[in-house]
Amino acid sequence: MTPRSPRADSARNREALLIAGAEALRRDIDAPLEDIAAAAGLSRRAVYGHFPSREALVDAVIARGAERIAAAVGPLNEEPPLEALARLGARLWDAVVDVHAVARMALTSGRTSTVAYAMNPIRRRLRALLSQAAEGGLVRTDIPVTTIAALVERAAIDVLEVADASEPGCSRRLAMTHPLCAAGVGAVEAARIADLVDQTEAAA
Amino acid sequence: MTPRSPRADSARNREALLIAGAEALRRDIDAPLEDIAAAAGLSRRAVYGHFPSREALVDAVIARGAERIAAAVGPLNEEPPLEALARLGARLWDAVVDVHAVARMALTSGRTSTVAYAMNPIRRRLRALLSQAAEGGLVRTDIPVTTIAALVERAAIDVLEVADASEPGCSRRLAMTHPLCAAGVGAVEAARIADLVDQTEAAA
DNA sequence: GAGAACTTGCACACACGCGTGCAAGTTCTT
DNA sequence: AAGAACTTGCACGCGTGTGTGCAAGTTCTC
Repeated sequence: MTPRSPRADSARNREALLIAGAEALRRDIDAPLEDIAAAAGLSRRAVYGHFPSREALVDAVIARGAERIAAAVGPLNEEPPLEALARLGARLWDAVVDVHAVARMALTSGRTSTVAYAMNPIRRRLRALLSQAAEGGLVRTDIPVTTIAALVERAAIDVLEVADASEPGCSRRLAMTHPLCAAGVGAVEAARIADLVDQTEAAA
Repeated sequence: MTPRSPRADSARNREALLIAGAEALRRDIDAPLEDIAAAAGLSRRAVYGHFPSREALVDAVIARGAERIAAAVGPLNEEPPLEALARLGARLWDAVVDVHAVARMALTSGRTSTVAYAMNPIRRRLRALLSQAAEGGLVRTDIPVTTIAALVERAAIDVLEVADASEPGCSRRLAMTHPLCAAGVGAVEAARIADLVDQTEAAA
């Protein structure tokens, strides 16, 4: 009565589709299904054996990315806001490959439910960290916290986009320092904080 | 023998197409020709009386934007690099409406000849200002100047994107301060520089 | 007002991308 | 080995957007 579980290679193919999809959609959100399928080593027709529509595939890709983001952020221990902010950047960076598309979509296109839902906790936390930092005068106070938050979000994305171009060595560090700078923290202070976070990161 | 000059209303319509095109393409680079024509108060068919193809229209829109950018930057008097940088941001901001689409295209899509050509002088100047500033230790020196330049470019765009959301009052100021922050200048220092530029701007 | 310039609306051909049906394969599973 | 699961390739129909031709307007210019 119970239907037999799906074949092993089918699961592999589905996986390949999600990976190829993330990669292709990262470059072009309108990438044709044909290309995604080809990148996954499948025919366009076969995709419909795994997803009912192109949109369903895209949603699945996004959902997976969102999932990883949430996991990456995870528990953020109690610490001063700027350190927390830097750590958030570092964590996000570590999940970067899977996250890239999602993060961009979340900001640029007004993507529907999935992304917004998954990103909201991070947004909230970012907002909280920033207003806490603003109270302490640790970040710029000449503009509303809301604006700072928007700029910091984009700064995080910018690091991702720029990363490929420059050598990848300093990218993870940039993921910590640049959002801080975008919030108005001076470069040397940002570097100091990054060092601090790096140390505690190494300890764990 | 000499063909009579084009009709006056035709020129007006062409103009309307360029304006509507800039507006429509700013929102969606793939906006259908039909929409652009309608926004300009014309039929889709009429467009082909002014431009041989959709792409030609897009190119014309971009070319005009690039032109305005170049004009906006214009002569940048001799002054310390950070002041110059802030002024550059302010000038760009003043040309924002026409420039928005072009600036984004220049960075995101690897748009063909036109944009790259028009943007290059600005890029070059930005590069020069930043390396000059880096030598003086005025900006962060822990990453290559090339990377800083890329991040500052994006920071400038980010201000444009975020501007609509927040109140427009502080946007122009953000156009000066945020790129500075992205370069590693602390918020208070950035504000000081912006004030300085504002004063000399008012004097002129 | 006459004629040219411009616009319109319709027609069509073309290209691209999605979603589906079906027959003929290939590959896993038991 | 047998059968189910999965994939393939081809066939469509559908929708959308571009570029073109042409006849019938409308609007400017002289």
